[in-house]
Order: sequence, then structure tokens, then C-alpha cells
Amino acid sequence: MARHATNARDAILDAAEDVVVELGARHLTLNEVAARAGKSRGGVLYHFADKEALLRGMLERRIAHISSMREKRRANLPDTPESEVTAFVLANLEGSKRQKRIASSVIAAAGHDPGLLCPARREYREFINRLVSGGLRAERAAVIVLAVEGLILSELLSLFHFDKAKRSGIIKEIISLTRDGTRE
Amino acid sequence: MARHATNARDAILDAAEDVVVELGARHLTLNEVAARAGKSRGGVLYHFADKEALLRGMLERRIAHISSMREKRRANLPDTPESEVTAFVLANLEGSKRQKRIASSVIAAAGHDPGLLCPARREYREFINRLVSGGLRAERAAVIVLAVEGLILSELLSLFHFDKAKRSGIIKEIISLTRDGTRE
DNA sequence: GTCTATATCAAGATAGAC
DNA sequence: GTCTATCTTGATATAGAC
Repeated sequence: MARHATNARDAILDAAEDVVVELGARHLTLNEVAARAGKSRGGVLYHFADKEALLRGMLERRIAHISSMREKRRANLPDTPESEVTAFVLANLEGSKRQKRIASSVIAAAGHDPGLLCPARREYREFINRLVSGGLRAERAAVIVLAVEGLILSELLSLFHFDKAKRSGIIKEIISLTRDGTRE
Repeated sequence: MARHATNARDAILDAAEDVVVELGARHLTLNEVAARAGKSRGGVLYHFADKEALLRGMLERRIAHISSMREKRRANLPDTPESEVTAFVLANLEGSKRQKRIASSVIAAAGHDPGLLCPARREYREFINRLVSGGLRAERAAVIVLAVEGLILSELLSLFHFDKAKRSGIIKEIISLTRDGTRE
């Protein structure tokens, strides 16, 4: 998906994610990004005024992407209590490559300036509130979102590695936490 | 606790953690660390041959610390099925300041070179295995550890902020996942 | 829109004095 | 064990040509 960006901007963002996933946040330099995007430093800086703008761009694109994926998934699911969680989990965890790309923007932004994470913060808070409005206990909602976040970040940092079968088992397990988590 | 290090080495490691927690991984420079530890760059480099050694030192100290905390907690708990999880959760999450210090070493190491995280990886794997040997389903064990990891990392990155009451509710919730998580 | 300079700066690391 | 140079590198960002 990310491989055939139609515009230069997306090509640069794709390249930036690649660098973080493959080499780590430390190596996210304008040089490396430009080389992978088939551009020069100057070319990159035309699209993103400075490195911070690039980081912001990475994060914003991912947030928007996850959000729209989640809504699309949600629309295709029946109106069971766990549909909201299922849509969220799938949007975030489906495909360990995409998942690492999501995490890459968070890690890179956090390393540069934790303040850049504000939009992500808001997104998570809103989603937890949505789950609680849907009848889930607040603690359970938080644990679900934290487990997803833990998996996203841990797999990028290679703190854990689960094979395909284990991964999908874990994803099912997270979704199943919805069932006995409603308020009485 | 960390505030009154008895030896220079620990004082430097404390300073390094402070920098990451307060300013972010990006600002973990020898200059900044030295200044906070009341030393010069040269003084720091006497104790840690290079920056990578400093990162390794941060991580190793935290791993050893958590491990010993967990064992101490474990020894003081009754032999119920959730004692192992309780000890793990408390060792990792008790005190949001300490928790941020744990995460700071992981984030800083990951930013520099993800390969540095090998010892942490091993630690987590062993602990999951221990839980599974204790009778927990593998997926449930993974979700518990992931939720803890998610909370640790998310709070350092300020992706979430929970007040004291919420936090302890969430911690209780994570521990409670042990109860209905055993193999039948 | 993209490239090639180039200026500027900050970081890690070394060597040697104290 | 700790400090003060100093060397070297590599990264951001600017300016101006194409």
C-alpha cells in the first residue's frame, strides 16, 4: 500500500516510516529520508519546512488513516457490544507491517519532542470515552486500549515477537475482554 | 530514592533518566547528563566509555531493579494464582515516577539502537513463560504483560494520563485478568 | 518542485593535565 | 576520577540556480 505513493509528499512520509522501522528513530535524518524517497534534502524541505514538520506530518497522516479505517470497519460490523472494540483493534493491529508504521510515527515524534503527541493523546481519550459511553467499565476500556498500544509499541521496539497464529490469538483475546467488561 | 545516589555511576544514570523523563530522548546528550550529574563530559565518559554504554547501563540497572522488586514482592504474597502477576504489576507500575524511569531507559535505548533491547526482550519472554507454567492461558498472559508495557510506555510518552484513583483502578483491573484466565 | 552548494551548529569522542 | 581543551563528524537549514 504505502509502496506506490501517488504524490511526493506521501512518498516522503513513506520513506520516513521505512527508516524508523528498519533502522530506528536515531537514523531518521533528512539525508536518509531524501535518499529513500529518491529526492535530495532540498526536495524534502520543500514539502516539509523542517524536521518537526515532517514528524508532525507522519503522525497526522497515521492518525487520520487509523481513524478512517476504524470507521470503515465499524460500519461493516453488526451492532454487538464489541463491534467498537473490534473495529479499533483491527484498524490498529491488522498487518504487523502497517502496525509498525503506526508505531514508527509515535516513537519518532516522542523522541524529538513529546509535545508533538498531543493529537494522538486526544484521539485516544475520545476513543476511551466512546467505549465507556457504549457501556464498558472505564477500567476495562483503558486496559483494552493499553494492551493494543502495548502491542503496537512493543512490536516496533521488538520487545516481543509473536508468530502469526499467536498474534491473532492475542488479538482475539483483547477483543474478548469486551464481553465480561460491561457495567452491571 | 534515585535522588541520593551513593556513587558517581548511579548519579549519572539517575541524571540520564531525568533528562529523558523531563525533556525527551532527543535531549539525552552527554552535555546535559554531565551538567545534571554535576560532572563534565569527560567525567561521564570515564564511567561509561561511550553513549551506547550509558544506554546499556540505564537499561541493565532498570531490569535488575525490576526483577529484584518483583521477587521481593512475590515472596511476601500468598500462593494464589495471581500472586505472580501481582508482583510483576506492582514492580513495574508502583509509583508513576519510577514507572517513567523504567520507560525512559527503554525509549532512549530504542531510539539509539533497537538491538540494545535484547536483555529486556529475554526478561519479558521468561516472565510470560513463567505465567504460562503457572496455569495461565498463553494469550491471557501476553495480554496482561502487554497492558503493563502499554501503560509504562504510554505514560512516559504522555499518551495517557490517569489520576491516582484511575491508575490504581486500572492496575487492579489488570491483576483481575488473572482470575478468569486459567486453562480449563 | 527539485537540486547543489554552503553556513552553522551541536554532538560524540580523544588526549593529556591535574 | 575528574576536568579542559580539541578533533571530527554529521545533521539541520538557507540561498540561489535550474
